[in-house]
Formats: sequence, C-alpha cells, structure tokens
Amino acid sequence: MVRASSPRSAEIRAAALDLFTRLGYEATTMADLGAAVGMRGPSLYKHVASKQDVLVEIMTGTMEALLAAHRSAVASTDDPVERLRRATEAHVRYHARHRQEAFVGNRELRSLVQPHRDRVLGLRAEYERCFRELIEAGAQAGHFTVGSASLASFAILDLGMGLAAWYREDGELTEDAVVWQYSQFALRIVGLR
Amino acid sequence: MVRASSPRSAEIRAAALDLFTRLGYEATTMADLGAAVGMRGPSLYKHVASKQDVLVEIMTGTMEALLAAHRSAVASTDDPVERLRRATEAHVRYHARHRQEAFVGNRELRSLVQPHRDRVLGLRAEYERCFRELIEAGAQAGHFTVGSASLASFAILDLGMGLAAWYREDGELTEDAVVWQYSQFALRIVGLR
DNA sequence: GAGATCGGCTATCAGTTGTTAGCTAGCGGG
DNA sequence: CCCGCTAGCTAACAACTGATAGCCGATCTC
Repeated sequence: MVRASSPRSAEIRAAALDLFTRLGYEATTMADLGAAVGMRGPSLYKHVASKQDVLVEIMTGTMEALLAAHRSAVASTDDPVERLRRATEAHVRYHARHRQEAFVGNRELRSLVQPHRDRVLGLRAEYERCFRELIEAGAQAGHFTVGSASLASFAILDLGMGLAAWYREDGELTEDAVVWQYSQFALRIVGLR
Repeated sequence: MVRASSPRSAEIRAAALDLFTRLGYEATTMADLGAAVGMRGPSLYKHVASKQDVLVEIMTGTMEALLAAHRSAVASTDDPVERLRRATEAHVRYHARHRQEAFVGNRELRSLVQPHRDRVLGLRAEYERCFRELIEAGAQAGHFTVGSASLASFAILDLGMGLAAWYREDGELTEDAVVWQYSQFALRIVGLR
C-alpha cells in the first residue's frame, strides 16, 4: 500500500524536495532519495507509488498552498491598494519561507507528466489572473499607474520566483527585511502613489 | 577533429539551444539532437566533443554576450541615471531577443560540470556587481531611493530572467513595448525620481 | 504462540543513455 | 586511377535508471 499521508512518505517528500532543488528532478535517482532517508532505492516503493508521484504531490501541494495564502491575504480587506499590498506580501513571504517548494514548482514543470502539468499550469494561470485583476482594479480606481496590468503582474510574480532562486535562510538579510523591500518593489512597479 | 567554429557545429548548437529550452539538458538525448539536424546521434561526434561541451559553449557564449552588451550600453555616457537606464534596457532587450540563451543560461547551471560552472557563476556575479555599483552610484548622487542596492539589483536581474521564461516573439506585445515597460519597472524599483 | 502485516533488503529486469569503434560512400587533388 | 579525407552510418558497450519480485526479520494481534 502507498498511503500518501503516512509520516514516512512525508519524510520522503521532504528529502525529495531538497534533492530536486539541488540536483533537479531528472538528475535525482531513487537511490539518492533512498539514501537521504536512510534506506535503499527499492524500499521507497513501500511508501510512494513512483518518482513521478512524489513530484506531483510536491508541485500540486505547493500551488494549492500558494493560492490559499493569497486568498487568505486578500480576504481581510476591500480596499484595492491594501489588497494588492497584502497579496504581494503574502507572495513574497511564501517564496522566501518556502523557497524550495517555490523553486521546484517553477523549475520542474516540464518534468511533470500529463495531466498533472496542465493542472498545475491551470493553477498558475489562476494565480496570475488574481494578481492581474487586483492591479486592474487599483488602476481603474486611480491608485496605480501602469501601462499593462498583465505585464506588471508578470513582473511581480517573477520577483518572487527570482527570490526563491537566490534567497537563503542564513543569508545577510532577514526574511522580514527581504519581504518588506520586495513588497515595496512590487508596489513601485504598479506605480502606487 | 572537432573544430568548434565549423558551420555544422554552429547549426548543432542552435538546435541544442532549442531542445535544451524545450526539454532541458538532462532530458535531451544525443539522438534527439542528431535528429534535429538530420543525422544520427553518434554522427554528432564528428562535429562536437561531447554533449556537455555543447552546453558549455552555449552558456559561456551567452554570459559573455550579455556582459558585452552591458559594457557597450554603459560606455556611452557618464550620467549615473542614464547609465542605469541604458544598462537595464540592454538587459531587458537581451533577455527578450535571446530568450532561449538566457533561459538555458539560467536554468541549466546545475547541469554544468566543473570547472565550467564556477566560471559561469563568476561571470554572473560580475554582471550582478556591475548593476549593484550602478545603483549605488545613483543612490549616492541622490537620484535613487533604495534600501539595499544589492536587493534592487537582484530584483532587476530577476525581471529579465522571468521575461525570458514567458516572452514569445509571436505574443501580443512587441519587443519594444516589453522592453520599454520592463525598463520602466526597473527604474521604478530603484525609486528614480 | 501462530499468523499476518510492515518495512526493510538483495537480485534482477528491461529500457535508455553517452560514447566509441569500425565501416563506407562520396569527393577532391595529384 | 587512386589516395586520403570528410562525414555519415550501424553495431556495440558499459553504465545507469526506475521499477518489480521475492525473501526475511521484527512487531503486532488474537
């Protein structure tokens, strides 16, 4: 049996997240993954269905968590500016705090087999649309100055992805410092006045 | 013999660039690459030394071209603001016009074997330092308002990397439109006034 | 305490991969 | 005409990979 929620399988997913981040999905072998949790490669199949299945659970879990964080962030107010501010803060904070999930989620899309790839791409498109609509609402209300809301939303999302690529927990800057600065960058991008 | 500059090897690099972009380095086989240029996998070895060698030439060539574009852009003026403006424009334009090179250059760093990886990482660090110094110069002269020049330079570089990931030549927006908007974003990030 | 289940192991399979070896058709120059 | 080079081919190798089969000790249940 391959119960996806057993404590051992969660441990395996965590180790896989680390390996996928450092080596990439293709370059990570089941033997690597087994060694990371103290067993041989074939033994992993007592806990997970397949290598691809581990990736699928990591990536869909990540996108759903990101969307949940976004919904929670924007639900707390009706003010367009404040909604975008909280959304960008949640976005940046998620990418700082869960940089490995975000990194793998962005990087390994092409290793994902159908129909999972389309599903994750759909969630990403939905996430992007949420940001675009926030920007359009703020622009229409005269708070933002932006040529293309679509481009601005791409730019803000790209900031998070980039952050996930270089941020380190033990770096010079604290998480709060990076979140604050990057959120400010995002608000500058949409021309907040 | 494996003359790196023969017309055939250039054709192979071009095909490899396309395949590495779409499938990734690990997932691209020599048989794939051969088929893309009308020959069998083993025949490629008449023109290139190895698969890794193809990647190395693509990535070092890309970083050197990017640095050259940067130097050319900043050499034309002494004004701090104008130097950053031209540097960001060059940065964004390169990532739009050579999106495949930039994409592979950013994505396949971990597929690069030593010492080539450190060499490319060194070039990237140098490129980032150039931007940081431009920002610091402009901030010291009172033109920019930014908490951390380092963070701002990361953000601007990340914009280019993100652009290379989603930009398509046949998309809605022209290259010039994207370059202008993204350059404006970059200047807003550093708080130009 | 017998039996079943869990969770590890080794052996093995079948497929794939980068690369080398060796052959050969075509072609240009003497 | 023939030598030698270029640039392709097939065959083959050695290594590796994800996954399966089957064994076995430990632990739990009744």
